[in-house]
This record gives sequence, C-alpha cells and structure tokens, in this order.
Amino acid sequence: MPELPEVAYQKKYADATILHKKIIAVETGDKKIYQSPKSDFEKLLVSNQFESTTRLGKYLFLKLKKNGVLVMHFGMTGKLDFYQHDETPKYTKLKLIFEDDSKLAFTCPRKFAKLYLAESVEAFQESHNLGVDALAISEKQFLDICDGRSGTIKGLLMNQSLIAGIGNMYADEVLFQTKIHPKSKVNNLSQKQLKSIFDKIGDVLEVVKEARIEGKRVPESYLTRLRKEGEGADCPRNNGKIEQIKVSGRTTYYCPVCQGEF
DNA sequence: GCAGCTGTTAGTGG
DNA sequence: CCCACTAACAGCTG
Repeated sequence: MPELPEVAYQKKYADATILHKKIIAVETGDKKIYQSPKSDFEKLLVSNQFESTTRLGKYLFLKLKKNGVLVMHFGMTGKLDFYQHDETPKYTKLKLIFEDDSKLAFTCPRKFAKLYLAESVEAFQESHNLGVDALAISEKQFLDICDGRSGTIKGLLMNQSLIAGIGNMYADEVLFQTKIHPKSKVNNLSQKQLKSIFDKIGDVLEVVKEARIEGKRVPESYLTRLRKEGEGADCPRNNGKIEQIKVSGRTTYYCPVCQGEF
C-alpha cells in the first residue's frame, strides 16, 4: 500500500474505524518491523486510544490520547485490516483489540513495513529527514528544490528527503503526463517544464488519491494503468509503444514518442 | 525455476 | 556532498 495516494486511503480507513476507541489488548508479532522494543509499543498502546491521524509523505501518524504518536510506514505490502470476527488475518504484525471487541490488524507479508513511536509528527519528520509533503509543497518550494540539482528528474521526484510521498509508479505518471523523459537531468529542464511537473504532481496525486478512496480505477489516459502490460503496451495518446528502462535503480515505463529524448 | 515488484537502506564508485 | 547503481530484505505472481 505504498505511495501517497494509497497511504491517504489508509488514513481514511483508520479515521472511519478506530478513532476514540479504548484499546484493551495489544498483540505484537514479528519483531522485524518494530523500530523500538515491542514492549514499548505494548506499554504505550494498552488502555490508550487514537485521537486523530495525519499523513506525511508515505507515513501515517496515529496520535494517541496519552503520550505521543504511533507511526506507520507500509513498505510494499503493509495495510490495515479492521474487523469484528475472531480470525486473525494472515501476516498480522500488530493487532489491537478495542473495548467493543472490534480489532485492527496491521498486516504485511513482505515485512518491509516499519512501525515507530514518536513524540510528534514534527519531531519524526525532523529526525527522519523527511521533505515537504508532495500535496503540500508550493511552486516556489519545488523550484527551489530543483535549483542546482544535477541528477535525473525521476530521482529527484522519488527522493523522500526532498519531497515526501512520490514513489516509482507516480513519478513515472507525472513525467508521462508532462511528456518529459524520466532520465532528463534536472538542470537541463526549463522553468516552464519544471512548473508543469509541479502542476502535474498535484493533479496526479489528487486524481489517484480520489480513485483509491472511491475504489475507482485511474483514468484511461494514465500510464499507471499500463504497468501490468509492461513493455510494448500502446500509449493512450498516440501510436507509441511503452518502453521499460531503469532509472535511479527502478523499473521505469515511458512512451518514447510523447516523452522524447533527454 | 526464475525474475520482478508501488519501498528503504547500506555500500560502492564516479 | 551529490548522484547512480546494486544487493538485501520476503512473499507472491507469472
């Protein structure tokens, strides 16, 4: 459940299910994903309750009534599962039981997820060197970040310490929508191109976020839809064939006709 | 069987 | 310091 839109969906899910309910029992699994001793999580969570949630980049923060914040990072396969029955979901790493006997499981087959305890969102952002949220960034902030950068635009978009929330899929989508080659060097792009990237970051993330929350598919004009087909898929805009390359170490899809050379 | 995957991190090297 | 790339993590899918 990884990039910003998917985490936004998890936030909505948490808001609709678990706020203001007393936690009466906590079960911790697999030590691997816990970034503090499991006993600290247990001590903090039992008899506590969540007051509100905040999303920053790909992180979800659940503010506790007493003492601090539970921080979730979903890795590649983490998600929340709220339920009332007795069967613990497969791959549950953290299970909370509420006083009305409803339960929340944090599941993650691949164990790339992480759970943290923090004093506050701000303290966590600072200590983990997280950049500005991709849906909160201003045009000026974005242009300032781009200034003086020598790497690829895709690498910049995915750099969480600069802009938080964009990953492999939506970096590709933003560049597809702006018709800019993912390997373009940031310092070779015009101000006009950078501004169009800024605009599309907001558009793409909002559109995909709404689609995720509403349970709808992303638009036909989106490259995201074609990832499964992979190389050779038809570009939704013209007669180009989608190509697959590596950029910043990640599999990258683009249309050589729309997005030209770099 | 093998490669690849919406993520992050450590290590290497330019 | 900046940046690209690789391997590693672990389970599932094609």
